[in-house]
Amino acid sequence: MRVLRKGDSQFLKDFNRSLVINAIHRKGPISRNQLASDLGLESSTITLITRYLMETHIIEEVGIGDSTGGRRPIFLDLNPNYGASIGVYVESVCAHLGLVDLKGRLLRRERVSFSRGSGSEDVISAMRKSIDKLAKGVNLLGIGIGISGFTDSQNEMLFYSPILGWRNVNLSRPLEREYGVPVFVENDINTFVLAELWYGAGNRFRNFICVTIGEGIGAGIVIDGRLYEGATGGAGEVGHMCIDFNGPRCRCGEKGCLEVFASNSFLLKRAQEAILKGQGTFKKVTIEALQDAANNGDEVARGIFTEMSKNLGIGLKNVVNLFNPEAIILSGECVKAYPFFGPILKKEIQKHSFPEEAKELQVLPSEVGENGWLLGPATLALNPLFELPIYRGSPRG
Amino acid sequence: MRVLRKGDSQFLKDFNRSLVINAIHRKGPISRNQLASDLGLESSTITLITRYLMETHIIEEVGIGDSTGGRRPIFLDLNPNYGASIGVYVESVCAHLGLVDLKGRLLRRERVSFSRGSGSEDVISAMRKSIDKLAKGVNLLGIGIGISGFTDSQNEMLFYSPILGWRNVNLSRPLEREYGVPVFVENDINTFVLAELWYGAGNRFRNFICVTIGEGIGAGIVIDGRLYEGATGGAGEVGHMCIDFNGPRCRCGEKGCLEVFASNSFLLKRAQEAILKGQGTFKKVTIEALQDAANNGDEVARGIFTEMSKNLGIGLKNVVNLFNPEAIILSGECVKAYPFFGPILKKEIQKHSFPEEAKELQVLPSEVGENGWLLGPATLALNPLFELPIYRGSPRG
DNA sequence: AAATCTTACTTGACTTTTTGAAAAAAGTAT
DNA sequence: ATACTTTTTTCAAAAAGTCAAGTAAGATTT
Repeated sequence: MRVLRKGDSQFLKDFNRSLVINAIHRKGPISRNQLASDLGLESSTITLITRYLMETHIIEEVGIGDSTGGRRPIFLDLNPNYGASIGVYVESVCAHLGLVDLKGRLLRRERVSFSRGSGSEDVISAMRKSIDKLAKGVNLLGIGIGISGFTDSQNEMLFYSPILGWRNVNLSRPLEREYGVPVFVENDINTFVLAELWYGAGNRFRNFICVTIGEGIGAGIVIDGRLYEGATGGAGEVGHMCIDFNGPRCRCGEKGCLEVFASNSFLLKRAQEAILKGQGTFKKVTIEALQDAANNGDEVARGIFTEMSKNLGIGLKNVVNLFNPEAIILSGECVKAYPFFGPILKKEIQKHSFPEEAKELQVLPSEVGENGWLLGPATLALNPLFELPIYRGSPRG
Repeated sequence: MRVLRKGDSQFLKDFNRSLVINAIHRKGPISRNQLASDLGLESSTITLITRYLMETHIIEEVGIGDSTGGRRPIFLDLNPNYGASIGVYVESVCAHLGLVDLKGRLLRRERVSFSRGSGSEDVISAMRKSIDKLAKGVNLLGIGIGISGFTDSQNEMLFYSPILGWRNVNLSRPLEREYGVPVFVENDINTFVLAELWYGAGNRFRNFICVTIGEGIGAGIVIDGRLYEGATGGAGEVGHMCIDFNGPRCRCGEKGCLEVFASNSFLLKRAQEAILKGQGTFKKVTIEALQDAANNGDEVARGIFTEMSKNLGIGLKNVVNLFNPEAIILSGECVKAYPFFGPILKKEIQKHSFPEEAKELQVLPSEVGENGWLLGPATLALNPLFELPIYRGSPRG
């Protein structure tokens, strides 16, 4: 349970430093004077704080701006060489790893394979070489792991991962011991949302939902500019929302789950049916073939996307009614067909929801794209640097 | 948009005062020494802060505790006579008003009627006398209004209220002018949740959903100990969640909304059918008659509640999958039959949800009961006293 | 009953942090 | 060259919390 800190001079210092770091993070490059007027702090205070941050090399002077009639401003920005974190995205038979710097740039990437059914130790062993390679020559600040499943609120334990079959695994501790940096574990969809929050839509929206369409459907929730994980890290499980309690059975055993009506599996099933009937211009049963066809005007492919949009519209109407978000952001492979089905989906959601909820709602494709699966976990490890230090103790001992 | 304050000495003072007030609010009566050790502040600091709070009469010394081997502690608590707020609950043809003190006690109540179709000015006029009566002799701190509909994030405007037919009404300004205190407007379900958060389940849960079953179904959402209102104040609209997209049409025009399958209307419809068929021991088509019968073992009445529980279970499974709350709290007239249908509902929710989400989930009846409809709006007006002062500007000019 | 220990609370010199005014630095405009 | 602007830095002052010592008021021991 998070407990508030007491307010002493240390707190004051930490709080203002955090204000400055976050302002530079969001608005940098930025001058000291601009920081002072944005934050309401005196310029003398900004001098002291930025001096400290420059001594620790978190920020650096990056150039000189144009004069507006007086001394030219010195721009400050985060120092990307201060350090970097490694983001890991674990899938069923492979893991992707990426080195991400303070400015959110994906510097290098690695990929390791492992056999289906591997235990967590095997997977960690398999990743060692890649981590060493990525971490070489950089100040490693932390490691973040995105993985399908349920995690604890400390981002330490993985309670259960269906695709890997792991239960109650502490992925964090062994890596923390080995590399001496904090290691965080989080549901993969949630890490993706973090990427979107930091490097995508986050600048414009403080409350949004990010829906990822893949084999199934998942959603991540941002409330008040923070990732909402739920009591046991399971928030956003939108795929098995029931939209037809007499409907067809889902692989989960329940009836009428949303992902029966809207997912890659749904698209592929419909594509298969169409090909068997000799309809459509697409030949292969792949998402790519289907969306190429739709984007090229194939009416059959478009019909399939339209059907999915209608189904998804019902599910997302439920989400909109519950969360009343500012925006819904869509990600997943099939989002390449977004130019075609996006407007249909938006219309469907608005048709079914209350005008008060949906009037201002924006429906957008993901802005970070596939990189989000690596940026997200890496961001997780950078998060503590930017969090408002109003709670007791560091994020993790 | 809320912007963080700068950290100066004023901030430090406000922050620590807030810590102390909140600690006293939650744990009072409490000694200075206990406050110091709970908050981590020095006892000398507590002396200074509590001295100030006593001078302003927000807190008072309320007694002396037992010695544990030394000087006996002096207990401090909120001073209920410091002030009180008025909570207003507006229904379709009447409004209930209640005076609530700092300790959450409902001191006096009033009720005013108005004719169906009245405008907001008429209703405000009708309430004047009651407000004067309630406010007489007390330091009025504010007024809070709970009303079915959509409100803005400043709690000032009512965008739309279906039951009253009002659109874009500023309920707050005329009362603020007249009484010189801040006036807040909020969706009635949300105010009820506030009451539950402050005086009910709030002590035990930081993330919960409060579901109110009436004519329809509504829900209020608490995340991280704060009411979540959504982008346009419409979060928690669970009543028109679609659980059967081919199902019967709802009064809203959509198909298969949850409230078609679980609401007072549903119960009454089923009761009516049973009476026509000559089934059941209940004679009247009222919720009360039905729940009395169920509590007395009438199998027909129990069957109706069981059917509703199964339907509600599907809807709440969707909610649990999305929010992963620690608890679901049920309120509404029919909750008197909770001892009978509560366990059934809980089992249904758990049957349909992921074990990781539902394992620890608690399902409970409301702890504040009907008083919540007055306590909640009043709480809204007291809220600013207790909010952490980390944002710029006071809650409202 | 007196002396000693404990716990609760208060006081005042001290530390830390931000402030605000003044100065320095580095420009532009006339 | 001179005056004016804008950005950044310097340093004494102000404000809040801390720390150590002291007071208050009771329990326990001798």
